[in-house]
Amino acid sequence: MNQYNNHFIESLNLDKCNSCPVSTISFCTILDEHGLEEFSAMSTTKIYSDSELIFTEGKVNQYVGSIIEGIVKIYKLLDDGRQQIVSLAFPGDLLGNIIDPEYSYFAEAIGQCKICFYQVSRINNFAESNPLIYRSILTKTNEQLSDARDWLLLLGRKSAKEKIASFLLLLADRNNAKSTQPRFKIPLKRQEIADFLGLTIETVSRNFSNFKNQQIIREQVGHMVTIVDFNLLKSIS
Amino acid sequence: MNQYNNHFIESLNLDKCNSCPVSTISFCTILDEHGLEEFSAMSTTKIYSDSELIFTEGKVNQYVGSIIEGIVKIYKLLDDGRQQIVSLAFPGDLLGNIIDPEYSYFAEAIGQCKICFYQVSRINNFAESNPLIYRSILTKTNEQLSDARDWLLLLGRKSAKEKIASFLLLLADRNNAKSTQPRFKIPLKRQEIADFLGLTIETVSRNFSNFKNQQIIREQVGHMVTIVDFNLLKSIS
DNA sequence: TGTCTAATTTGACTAAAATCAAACTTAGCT
DNA sequence: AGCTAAGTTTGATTTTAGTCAAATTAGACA
Repeated sequence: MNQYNNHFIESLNLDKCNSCPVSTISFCTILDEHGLEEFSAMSTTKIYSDSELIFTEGKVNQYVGSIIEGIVKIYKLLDDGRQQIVSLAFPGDLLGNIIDPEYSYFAEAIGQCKICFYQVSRINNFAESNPLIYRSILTKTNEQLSDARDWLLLLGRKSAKEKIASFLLLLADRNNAKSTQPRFKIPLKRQEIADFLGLTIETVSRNFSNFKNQQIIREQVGHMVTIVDFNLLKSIS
Repeated sequence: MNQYNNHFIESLNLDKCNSCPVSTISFCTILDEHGLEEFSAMSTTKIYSDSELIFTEGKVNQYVGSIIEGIVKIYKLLDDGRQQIVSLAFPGDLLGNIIDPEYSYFAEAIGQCKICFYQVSRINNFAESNPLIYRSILTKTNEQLSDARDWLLLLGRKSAKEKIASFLLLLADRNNAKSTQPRFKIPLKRQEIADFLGLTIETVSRNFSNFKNQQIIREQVGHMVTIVDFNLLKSIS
C-alpha cells in the first residue's frame, strides 16, 4: 500500500517533467531519470498574471525558477525611478541564482507566465550528490553573461536607430522566426522597450515610425510586427 | 629515487599555489590539498606587457585564466571600430569560461599582467572527479553577471556626470580604499574610460575637469587621484 | 635636458536624443 | 456601441553629449 503510494507520487513527478515543454532546454535537462525523480519532487509550479512581481531587489534569495511559459523582465531601478531592463527571460531560461544572499533586481511577468520554482537551499543540498547540476546552472549563467555583454555594447555604443533594429532582430531570434520575413508579437510596451534600450518612449516611437515609413517593418494591431527587409535591418543593427 | 623525484615535483607545484597572492580569492580556492596538487600541475603562468592581447574574439576557446597581478580589459567592437569595454578584470578574477566554443570578446593587458592559465579541456576533465570546481567557476561567473547588470543600468540610464562618479567609486572599491579620502591610480587612459562608460574622450575629460574644479577630486601626476568628497561623489553617482 | 609624440584639455559648434506638450489611437469595460 | 483610461504618436523646443579643431601637457627616450 505504502509502496504503491510512493510509486504513484514518483511517477506523478516524473510525468510532470516528461510533459514539461522546456524539459530539453531548461537547466534540469542535464539530470538522468534517477536525478530527475528526486529533483522534480522539489519543484513547485506557479502561474503569474501580467505585471506581477516575481522577485524583489533586496529580498532574501530563496528561490530560483525555470520559465515554462511566458516572458519575464529583469530590471533595476535608480533612486529617482529611472529604470533599466537588464534581461528578458524566455521559456527555458533560469530566473535567479543559487549563490547570492539577496536578489539584486526585480523580476516581473510580461503577460501570463508559468514558472517552475526550486528552493535555493534544496538545490544546494541536491547538488552535493548531483554536482552536475552546477555545470548546468553555469551554462545558463554563462549565456546570461554573454547576452548582458552584448547589451553593454548596444547601450554604450549604438545609436537609437541601431538599438531598435537590434531589438527587433533579438525578438525575431527568440521567436525562432526562420522566415525571410519573420512575423511575431512584440511583447513589450513602448515604455518597456525604452527601458530595455536606454531610450525614451518618444525616441522609440519615432524610430518605429521611421522604420514603418521606410517599409522596413510593418505593424499590425496587437503589436504584431513583420520584418519586411530583414537584411537591411541587420545591416542597420 | 623516482619517489623523491615525484615528491619534489609535487611540492614544487604546491609551493607555487601556496605562495600565490590570489590563492584565497581565485576560483581554485575551493580545492583541498589533494585537488590542488593535481590542479596546479595543469597550470601555466604567463606574463603580459601593456596592451598585449590575451584573448581574441572568434578564436577557439582553449584557455581560461586567473589573474594573479595586473588589470585586464575585456572589450567588444562594432564593425566600424566603436569599442565598448564590458568588464575590467582584477587579480583573483576569472578570464574566459569553460562553456563557449569561442571567445566572444577581446582581452587585453592594462599595464603588466601575470596570469595563471588552464586548458579548458583539462578543466572539464578535472571537473569529472572534482565537480566542486564547477561551483567555484559558477560563483565567479555570477559575480561577473551581477557586475555586468550594474553596468547596464549605468550605460542605459546614467548621465555622463553620474557615470564618471560611479567609475571613480568602482576604482576606489577595487583598490580596497577604506579611507574617507581614498587615493589610487587610475589605470585607464581617458579613451579607455570613455570606452568603458559609453562616452567620448572629450566628455570624460570635461567631467574630470569639473570634478577637479569643484574640489570633489584631486589629480596628481601619473594619474593618481584622491577622492576629496567621497559622500558627494556617492550622491552624484 | 631637450625633443618628439602621444595624451589630454579646452573651445566653438552641431547633432542626437530628451523634454514638454498636445493630439490621437487602442483596448478594456459597462 | 460608447466611454474611459492607458498607451502611442507627433510636433516644437531644449539639453546633453558628440564632433571638429586647436592648444596644452605629459611621457618616453636620446
